[in-house]
Amino acid sequence: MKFLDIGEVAERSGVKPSALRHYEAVGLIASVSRHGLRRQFPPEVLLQLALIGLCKSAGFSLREMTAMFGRNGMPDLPRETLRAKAAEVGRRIDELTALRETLRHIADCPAPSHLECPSFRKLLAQAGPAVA
Amino acid sequence: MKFLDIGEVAERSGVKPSALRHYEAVGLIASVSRHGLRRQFPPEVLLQLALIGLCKSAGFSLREMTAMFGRNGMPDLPRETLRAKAAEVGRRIDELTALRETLRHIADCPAPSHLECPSFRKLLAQAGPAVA
DNA sequence: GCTTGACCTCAAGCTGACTTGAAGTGGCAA
DNA sequence: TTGCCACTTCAAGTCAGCTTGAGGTCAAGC
Repeated sequence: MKFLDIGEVAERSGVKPSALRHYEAVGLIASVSRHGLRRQFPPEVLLQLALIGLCKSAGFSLREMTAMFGRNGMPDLPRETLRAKAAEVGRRIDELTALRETLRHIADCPAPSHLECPSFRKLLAQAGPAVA
Repeated sequence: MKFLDIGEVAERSGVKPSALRHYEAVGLIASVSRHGLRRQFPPEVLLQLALIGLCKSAGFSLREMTAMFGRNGMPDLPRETLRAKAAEVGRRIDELTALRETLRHIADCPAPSHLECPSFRKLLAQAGPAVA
């Protein structure tokens, strides 16, 4: 089994060593051993980091991620909860879709004030019921 | 023209007064006048706040939002840049879609270690080329 | 054996986005 | 005209998520 130095993990994942140490400190990833003082990471950590990157972009906190797929690899959470998280991501996808259309609209619509443009308002209204 | 007190804006938008003052301080929204000491917001601010909420969930910083649709209402940015932002949101949508499928997979796949499951890896690989 | 350089720890610092607290203001109803 | 209470300012505090710096370690190559 070939393990990875923190520097190698950093290079391959694009996550800085300081961030990796931080992730380990909060229990989001784990090194399997030490070589001298140096942490040795299993190759799977690269997959985990990819997943962590996705979750970050979905707005999950490190704490939530730790709960979702703890330090050891995988889910600590009941299937129901995971499906709920998936649904949450689904809602965020809908929001972002509305935002993307809104941005395209702003880019294309020649109206002076977008706030008065009906199609603009409609786009925002799609985003959530909280919008007047 | 009927203007809104900060408390009313807060109640209707779900954004706390302190956050609204903060947004005004950084130039993301603007009050039109004062009634005594009290800020008076135009009703459009509710639309702006909806948009701000979307952008937050897309991961844009307040600074970026200020650049995108300044204090006065709308875009300070060339159309090209706005379209680029829309594309950026599009990429994030793709990531989140991959994440949603991944979460569903974790919830459903009975394999003991997801990191070794080929379909799990495939999902992560969809998320970005940075993944091994 | 010595140097080098990539790692280590731990504490402190930083950024973004607010929140909190203390002390003050002023419109409005009684 | 008094008092209430929702507002005001400003400075300081908080939280997440890292980053930085000082000082130390140690495996490997010369």
